[in-house]
Amino acid sequence: MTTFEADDFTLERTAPLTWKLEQEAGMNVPARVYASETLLEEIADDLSLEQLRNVTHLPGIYEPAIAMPDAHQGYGFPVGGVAAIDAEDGVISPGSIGYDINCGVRMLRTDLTPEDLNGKEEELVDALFDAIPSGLGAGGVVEGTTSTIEAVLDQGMKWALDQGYAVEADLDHCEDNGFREEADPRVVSSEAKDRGRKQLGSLGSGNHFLEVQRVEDIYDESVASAFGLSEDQVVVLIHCGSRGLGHQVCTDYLRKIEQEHADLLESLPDRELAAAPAGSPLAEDYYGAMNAAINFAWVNRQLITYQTRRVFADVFDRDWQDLGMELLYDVAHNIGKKETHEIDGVKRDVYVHRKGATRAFPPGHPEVPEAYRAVGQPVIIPGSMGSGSYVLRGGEKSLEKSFGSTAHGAGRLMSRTQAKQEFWGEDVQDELEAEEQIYVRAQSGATIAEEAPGVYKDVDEVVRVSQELGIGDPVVRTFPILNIKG
DNA sequence: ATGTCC
Repeated sequence: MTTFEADDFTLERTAPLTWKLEQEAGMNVPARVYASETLLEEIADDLSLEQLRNVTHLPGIYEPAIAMPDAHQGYGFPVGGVAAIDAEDGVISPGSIGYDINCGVRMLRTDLTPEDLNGKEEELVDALFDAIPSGLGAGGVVEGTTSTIEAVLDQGMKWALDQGYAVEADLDHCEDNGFREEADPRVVSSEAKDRGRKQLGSLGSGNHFLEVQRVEDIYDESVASAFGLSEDQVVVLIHCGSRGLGHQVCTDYLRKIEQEHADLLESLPDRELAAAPAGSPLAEDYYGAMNAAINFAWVNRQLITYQTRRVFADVFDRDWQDLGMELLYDVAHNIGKKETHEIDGVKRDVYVHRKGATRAFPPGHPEVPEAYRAVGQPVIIPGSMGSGSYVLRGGEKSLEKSFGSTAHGAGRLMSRTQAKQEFWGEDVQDELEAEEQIYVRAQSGATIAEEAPGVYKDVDEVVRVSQELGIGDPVVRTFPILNIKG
């Protein structure tokens, strides 16, 4: 039996790339880490394992609490974590979904090749940077009224379709069709709505970005073809979330839950895991508000898509349909959802908390869009600015091993503070341009330093783990051409 | 992640 010893933890390797943290006093279930030894060492380097162990204390959690190969510490609950908790007898925990509700990624196809961009990279990166608000306090593509925001929260991408910012196919190619019916705008505070009103169509800051990339490697020709991807194709990756609105929803409900369910909080090892009992009024209200924030984030990414299509049409003097700029798929990385999973042979309704984890439904799953159903759900895993990204398809084993989930990115190796001590933004930017011909535009040099390629784990290794476990199989790998960020 | 503190 192979064991892994960290400061306060002993994990046993129970299967390849699978590490078990035994159930001890206070834990309701064992925990599991999916990682290679190298990645596990990196994961053990911050508070991830402690946070993972804490998660097992949540009432109603099913075995196991999971950390993905890209896990790193987060607010209470590791980023790169999955917890399935009984939707009747368990709890819902905002910190286990995250502050940036429906932070996620989408990929747009194009019919362009890198040669078509030759010599136009700087024009394109500047035009995108100009057209898409990024950074803190930059405004949005549209400024709405309160009733605009309420329609967005209520209808998600259906609002974008009605307003002419989206086409039907955009909705078809979005997780949950870009719309959560359980959304309830009435339980979103006016403060949250007011923040969202000015940020509708904005990238934000931190690790959020828009990147134009080329498809570099193909691992599965037939799935790639089903996804409409081929070698040397130019694609666009958009990574952002629900901005201040989602953040405010999380803040509002954490405060309310801490007060209203103080007794439950007392029984938990970390107050950042504050949770509302399933079925309680606060659990219902939070679920309605979280779903509304999820809808907001989809519209946010759609408005950025709308602007991206306009910029490409302008730069290449062809309309976006002619450029083949269809939405490949849009996946959420930070969400909670009531799903039915077969657990120990019994179908259970659970709140699946995915925080820095991607839904990865296998071939044949009814929730995979028809166009992709035979091959599995597209899963988009962004790497760092310098390392490219992956498109995967949901793996055959994802339902059995990870509640239908896989990793979401490279995962940080160090804190933002540490990153700024190790890197200087302008140097990183100059190096990427000189050595890799990657053109980066950012509102702040500090953000580039915080997001330097060296700040991240090895995305290739993360994807290799996902593939070997059978929870998500690589289809193509992309490489950056240009990147805009906050 | 985030009008990086109520």
